[in-house]
Amino acid sequence: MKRDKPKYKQIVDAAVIVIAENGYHQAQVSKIAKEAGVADGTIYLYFKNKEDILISVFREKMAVFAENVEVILEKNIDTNEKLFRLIDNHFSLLHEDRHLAIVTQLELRQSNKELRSLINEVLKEYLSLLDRILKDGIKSGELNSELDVRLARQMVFGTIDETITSWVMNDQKYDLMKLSPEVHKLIMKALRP
Amino acid sequence: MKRDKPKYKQIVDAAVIVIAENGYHQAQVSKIAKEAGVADGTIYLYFKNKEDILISVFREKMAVFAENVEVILEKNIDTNEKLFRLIDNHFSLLHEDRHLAIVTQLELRQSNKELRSLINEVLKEYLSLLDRILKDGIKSGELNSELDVRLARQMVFGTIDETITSWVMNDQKYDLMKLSPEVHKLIMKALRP
Amino acid sequence: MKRDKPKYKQIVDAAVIVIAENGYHQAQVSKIAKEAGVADGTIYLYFKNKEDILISVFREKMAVFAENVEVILEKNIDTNEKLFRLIDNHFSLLHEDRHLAIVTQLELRQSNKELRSLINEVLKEYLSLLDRILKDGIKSGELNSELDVRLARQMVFGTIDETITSWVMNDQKYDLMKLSPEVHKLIMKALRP
Amino acid sequence: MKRDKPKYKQIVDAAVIVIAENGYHQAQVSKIAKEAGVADGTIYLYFKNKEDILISVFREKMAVFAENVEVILEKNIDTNEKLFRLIDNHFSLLHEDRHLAIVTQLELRQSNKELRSLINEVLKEYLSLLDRILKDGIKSGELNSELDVRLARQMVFGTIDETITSWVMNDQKYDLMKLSPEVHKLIMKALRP
DNA sequence: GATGAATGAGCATTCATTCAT
DNA sequence: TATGAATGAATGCTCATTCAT
Repeated sequence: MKRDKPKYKQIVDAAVIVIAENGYHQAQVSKIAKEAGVADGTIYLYFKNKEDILISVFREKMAVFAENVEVILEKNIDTNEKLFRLIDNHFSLLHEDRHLAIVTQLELRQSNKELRSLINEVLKEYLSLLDRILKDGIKSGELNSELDVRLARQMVFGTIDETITSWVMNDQKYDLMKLSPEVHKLIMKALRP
Repeated sequence: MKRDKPKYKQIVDAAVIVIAENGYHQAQVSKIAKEAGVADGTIYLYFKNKEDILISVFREKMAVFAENVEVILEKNIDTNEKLFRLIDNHFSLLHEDRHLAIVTQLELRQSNKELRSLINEVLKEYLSLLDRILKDGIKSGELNSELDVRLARQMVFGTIDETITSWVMNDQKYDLMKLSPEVHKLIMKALRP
Repeated sequence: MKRDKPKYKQIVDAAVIVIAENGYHQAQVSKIAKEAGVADGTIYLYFKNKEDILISVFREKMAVFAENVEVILEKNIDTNEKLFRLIDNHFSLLHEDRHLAIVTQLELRQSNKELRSLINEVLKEYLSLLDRILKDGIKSGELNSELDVRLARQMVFGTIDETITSWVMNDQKYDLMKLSPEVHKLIMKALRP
Repeated sequence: MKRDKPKYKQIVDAAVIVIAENGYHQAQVSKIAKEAGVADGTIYLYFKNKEDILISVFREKMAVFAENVEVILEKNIDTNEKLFRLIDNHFSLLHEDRHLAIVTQLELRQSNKELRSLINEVLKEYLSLLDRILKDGIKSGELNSELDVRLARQMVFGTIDETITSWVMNDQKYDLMKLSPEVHKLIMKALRP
């Protein structure tokens, strides 16, 4: 509801900043409101409750990941290139928004089972796009025909996720973007026929 | 301190059970005390605070993982076999203790930054053993000489971790042990020269 | 102020419905506004604040009770008949408006001391008419000359009130109107010389 | 639970004072705790929640009313005397505890439907004792055989209640105890054969 | 060593009221 | 007149930790 209004975006963006800077458990609604420049009560004109803010953060931000991958899927390029762009896109989006990287890799994982279950719903859409790339690649012979798709997807996502989490936990000290070709190479080696 | 006394172990084991059955946020100190059969105050004779209980859980349990891998390292077997045994050991220990699997893959990740940072300290010992296997394998020519060890380790651990987390989130419905040969095969394909 | 404008009545009537259907503590200004078909802010063009709405509800509705009793007082009938008509009128008005019965007997009593004190001001007018009937009856010898008027009035009103409250709390299951002759008989027995 | 411990009584007594002096809606848990000389959290060792404190206040205090009436019932005295003692006891207990009088006659009536429904459960016990006196009196011929017991009870209780409420709302200015013989006389006149 | 009663800081949410349009 | 988006004060309850016994 009211997701188009500017205040909706203001609050979502404020939430990312507050969570990144204070941690999940210190991200009080009043802090988010202050960061967004609105009154506490205004939050509740746009969100049902605090959990609704957090799931919205994830939904709004992950939407960009998925949208980009959808564009990649439609491009007339080979599987090798698609996987590179998916990895590069994933790295790039989090590299460009350091706050968001902290939130997705560390803070939002502290949420309770219900919230994480909602987050997983959102994540599934993204993972199913990855599955499509893998299935297409197997079909066309670009990837190993003996691959278990679920397992392959867990390797791709697990590697990406672990790489980014390590980068975040090392205070984003090194250049994440430089890693994408190597990560891609390693992954392709595992998946190739 | 006092880590040998039977009550220390009682409390650690009780913590695993209580966290697995109630979730991280519903694992109150009083519940752990009750499960351990001691008074609330007794907990504080053996642990500095609640965080100390949780990090102890991780330390005590991960010790078994590392001990097993140390044994593997000393065996006169090739890198391929070492990696298989590491993966199989990791899967096996969590397959055999469903409570522990829930705690390490889901619940303990809800803890705050400080606790997770302590957990990572413990994890590092385990990961450095993995690093040793990888380095030895590169040296002996069994693994690809161009490998970035950190990246390779992130792929191995990320894939293992993501696979187990998926299994736990699917309520441990399927047989995790059956996956270790396939996971091993996929990983070896990526690492081989 | 502005008590003649149609919206004033609209809002008062809406308040009775909203309070009866939702209870005193769930009768938010916004609900009353919605029921009345006006904007929240419009309420404040006709009423000083929320309390002013509630006291107005009582004032407007009790006015009918008092008007009817004034007509009864002017009639050329004996005290016995006057008291019967007062009781019967009281029962009848609440019997015919189930929402109003709930509001006066249950919901409005949950208001705070200040509001109830204002409500008592309104009630006093009604009770002074009852006092007049009693005084006239004593003077003419129809009622016991030793009666303490205040006490007699408390008995009459207390009995009426308790009877109606019981009826409302029993979900208005039985026929309230059938009780008025009996209540009248009992009261007259106490008041007669 | 723990109703015998001194702190239970301390808190109940503190609640009566705080509600009487501040009003129902201004009787915060923290105020009650302060008045009782305990920490806020201690309240919750003895009571489930705030509502539980309030219903306990009513239950504990009304118990005395009922106990006294039970003693009266067993005495070898006529119905006339029993009713006098019931009325006198009711007046007396509230006359002696001005705080309690304010709480029962004014403040507790502002509570919500659920609480009042619980209060009514407690009240029913008291009213059933009154019913017993009335039934016995009818049986023995001391009271009018044509009486409807429910109606008679509503008159007795309604008159008592209205008399005390008036006294409280007039700031307990006059001597309530002086009214009991008169109230008794008036009620008996109505009930006698 | 062991107990468990007592402590008290900390926070999401509601809703009467305002005021720019 | 009429609107309705925005405001912000106010509070019950939990639970890690302490300490007298």
